[in-house]
Amino acid sequence: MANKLDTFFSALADPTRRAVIERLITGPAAVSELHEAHDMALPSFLKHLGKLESAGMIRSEKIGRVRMLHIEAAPIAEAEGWLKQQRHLWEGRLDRLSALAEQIEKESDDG
Amino acid sequence: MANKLDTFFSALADPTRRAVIERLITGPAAVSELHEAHDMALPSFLKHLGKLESAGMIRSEKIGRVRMLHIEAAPIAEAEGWLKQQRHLWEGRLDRLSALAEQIEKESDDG
DNA sequence: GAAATACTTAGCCTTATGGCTAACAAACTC
DNA sequence: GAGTTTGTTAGCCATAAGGCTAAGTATTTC
Repeated sequence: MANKLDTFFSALADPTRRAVIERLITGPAAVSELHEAHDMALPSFLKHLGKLESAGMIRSEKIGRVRMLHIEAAPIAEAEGWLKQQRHLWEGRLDRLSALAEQIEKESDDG
Repeated sequence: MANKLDTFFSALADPTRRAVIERLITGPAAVSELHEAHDMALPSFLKHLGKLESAGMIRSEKIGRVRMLHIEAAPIAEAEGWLKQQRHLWEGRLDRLSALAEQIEKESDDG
């Protein structure tokens, strides 16, 4: 996947991974602590963490035998930015359409 | 995929599909018109349109032999909403952390 | 230093994804 | 009504995704 947005959105397209993000928003946590909330084998869960990390959404640091995970806010803002831009373009278009509708109405009153 | 957000984010995780959204933001278009911009066979392209439609992000209407596509804004707002919420929780957490840091600093001045 | 803890790696399985070609169907156009 | 345009359907292929078990490694802990 070439694009950053590809990996961001694809990382968010899974409930397990969104749940991890939602948890990490409240503060750092260890792998095993995060894993407790999810009913799947550890290696499967690690794959999800791997995707979040390679999408740049989390960082990890190994301390002794424990790996601590932290969230990285920038990609969230970036993905949100794309959506916001699309929505603004969309709203702008609606505005132009309604302006056009008004103008047509006015012209038909004049004529 | 059970969740709405799953299908929304997964629909956005592909550059072809984001390009279609970006194009449709500017107004409705026919399948063949949209297809022109993408270097792939029509059936492949139709699969992308199918995903956008089943994610509820676009609507389509067949007029004669031409199928017209329109964008549906609600899902974009919904996905953006999730990201915004996460970002706000995150910023709230940073605020609490810096408040805590200030308090600790103040207490160490007092002590 | 043996045992327990906390990952980590390797490898397998099934289903989904994203691409293709070929053939079909419906609606204009001449 | 023959031909062209514009999808649509069916079916194939390769790779990625998301799950598993089993076995291995590195750190504590007792």
